[in-house]
Amino acid sequence: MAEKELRRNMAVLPIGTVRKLTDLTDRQIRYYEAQGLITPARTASNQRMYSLNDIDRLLEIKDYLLVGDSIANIKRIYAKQAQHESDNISAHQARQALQSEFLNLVGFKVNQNRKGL
DNA sequence: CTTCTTACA
DNA sequence: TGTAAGAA
Repeated sequence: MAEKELRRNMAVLPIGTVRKLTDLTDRQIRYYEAQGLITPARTASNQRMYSLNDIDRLLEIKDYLLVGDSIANIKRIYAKQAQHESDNISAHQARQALQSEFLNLVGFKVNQNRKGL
């Protein structure tokens, strides 16, 4: 389930492809980046490389703009979204820590004493 | 040929 | 946002 996200985040598309896929101009795509709405990767030759998630975000941005939302507003939306993301990660880490403690308490040895299985 | 940056009659 | 110029 995490491998799929990893692939979605792989930057493999040049701006030309993104332009065709989103119907946005290069100018707009670069402008939104300048505004911090997207952060495409860069190749060794400084070429921007976009991921499938970048495409989705650009399409989303286009919709927000169409409905009349401002760049500043969209920026805040993604800022809070990132906040919730990190909150979820913390919750996940907390759960793992608790499970780890639990296993030790009960006496299980993960990755140890596997011969009996 | 495609993309990058910078600048503006 | 568009577009031109020069470099990469």
